[in-house]
Amino acid sequence: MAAKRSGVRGKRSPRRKVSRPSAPEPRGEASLTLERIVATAVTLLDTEGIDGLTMRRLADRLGAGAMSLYWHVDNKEAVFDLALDTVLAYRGAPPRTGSQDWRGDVVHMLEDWRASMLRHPWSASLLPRRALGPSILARLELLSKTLSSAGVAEADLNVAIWSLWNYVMGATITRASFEISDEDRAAAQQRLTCLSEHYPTIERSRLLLDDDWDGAFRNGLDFLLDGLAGHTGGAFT
Amino acid sequence: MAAKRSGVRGKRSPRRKVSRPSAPEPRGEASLTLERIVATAVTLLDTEGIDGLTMRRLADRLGAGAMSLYWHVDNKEAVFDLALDTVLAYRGAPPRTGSQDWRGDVVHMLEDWRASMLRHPWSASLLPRRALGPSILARLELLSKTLSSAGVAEADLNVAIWSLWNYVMGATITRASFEISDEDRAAAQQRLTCLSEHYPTIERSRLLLDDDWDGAFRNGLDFLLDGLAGHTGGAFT
DNA sequence: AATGGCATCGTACGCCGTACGAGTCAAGCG
DNA sequence: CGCTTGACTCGTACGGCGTACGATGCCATT
Repeated sequence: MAAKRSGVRGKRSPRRKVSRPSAPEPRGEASLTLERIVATAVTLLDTEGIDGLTMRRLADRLGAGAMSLYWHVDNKEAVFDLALDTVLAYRGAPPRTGSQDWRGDVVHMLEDWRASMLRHPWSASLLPRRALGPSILARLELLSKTLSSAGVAEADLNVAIWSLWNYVMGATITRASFEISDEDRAAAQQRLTCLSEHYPTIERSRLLLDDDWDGAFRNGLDFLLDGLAGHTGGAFT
Repeated sequence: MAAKRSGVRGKRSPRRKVSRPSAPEPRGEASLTLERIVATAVTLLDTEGIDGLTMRRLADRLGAGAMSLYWHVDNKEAVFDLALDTVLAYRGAPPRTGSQDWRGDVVHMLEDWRASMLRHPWSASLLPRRALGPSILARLELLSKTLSSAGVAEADLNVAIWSLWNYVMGATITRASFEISDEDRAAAQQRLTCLSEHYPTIERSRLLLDDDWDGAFRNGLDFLLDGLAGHTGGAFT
């Protein structure tokens, strides 16, 4: 009923790849590893897009038979989960605990989050269907720790976290969807101006044509932080 | 190269279903229509989820052969596009143009948007991979018209729209992903408390366990609007 | 030399999207 | 009236997918 967690193998027995005591990797081709599988899956997703990831293709790139993957992984879903979690892991240093620049820390963490996802646009389309993985939880934990030690009251913490979270997610997914869809700027513009009679305000504001996405992201984030600061009584100033 | 727009048929010739002048629908079973196809696709998605929609299954429910669908529709992608756009259409009345309650209007529009999507959680997982359809554009147009006549300066309009948009999208997608993933609250709680040693702050704040999603959405939205009001010099008060 | 578990893989099954072309039927026209 | 034409339906088939199943190789231990 409930989905199996982690999915790195549970079907029959053997927890995982026991380290062979002697003669570690003498093979001509490197042997199949969960790490290799996930890494290859990520580059395959990067280059071929989300539909380009196939168990057979993935195995080919690894120089293995398709069914060999299933020793290390429960099913294709698990490959997606692992690739997503890998890509979403936070690799930076956590903000210094004594930092006075809470707001800068938060902005940095959220911009890093967005950048990590935009480096792999397929992650945006994978995210909506999955439960929270460890990388996401770790980032949420970091965020809430930072906010908490910035003086946000316990009662406001959840709303603050969810607000920031939602904003980042929405901005990133929207941005990534432009990255993914294969129509180029010219086609989009043509389509827009063709239909601009129906959408005059959008057309006039050039909403979809300007492309300072990073700046817009930062500006909106600042507004949200301003609003939060106003309510929580002056943290983040 | 560029994806075909609309996808309701373009392969060979005939624009669409010409209305037969006489003897309109004498068949025992109703004949195949784009409207019927899309409506059935939506209920199929609602009941079976995103993987439950299959051209063969869809045709079955319509009492037709699988290949008959392709007369009305370019391919499966087009079915998804049409179902999504149907579900995302705004059916309410536009806010009265003379309204003094801009902020209330905006909140109402965005809550309606969120509700429309949550009624069909699959829409959240479909959205990240598609370009902007007419329903989305119409909602963006409505939003920007409202903001514009609320006195938001032209220069701030885009950032305001994107901020609100991103927030709503993120909140909705996040919420829908909880709806979609098949693990129930008990499993989630168990998983969380099992790992709570790694995520103490999250655990303490009960971030994922409280479930006043609607209230949290509204609160965060208010913060964002506060921040926007502060910058745009007092609209939305 | 025999055993037993880890790891790999070939084959096969059922399902998918859809290309192709044949079939049906009514309207239009000589 | 017979014929053509075009709108619409669908049966068959093809290549590709995820993966269940069981055979096989390999190595450490006994």
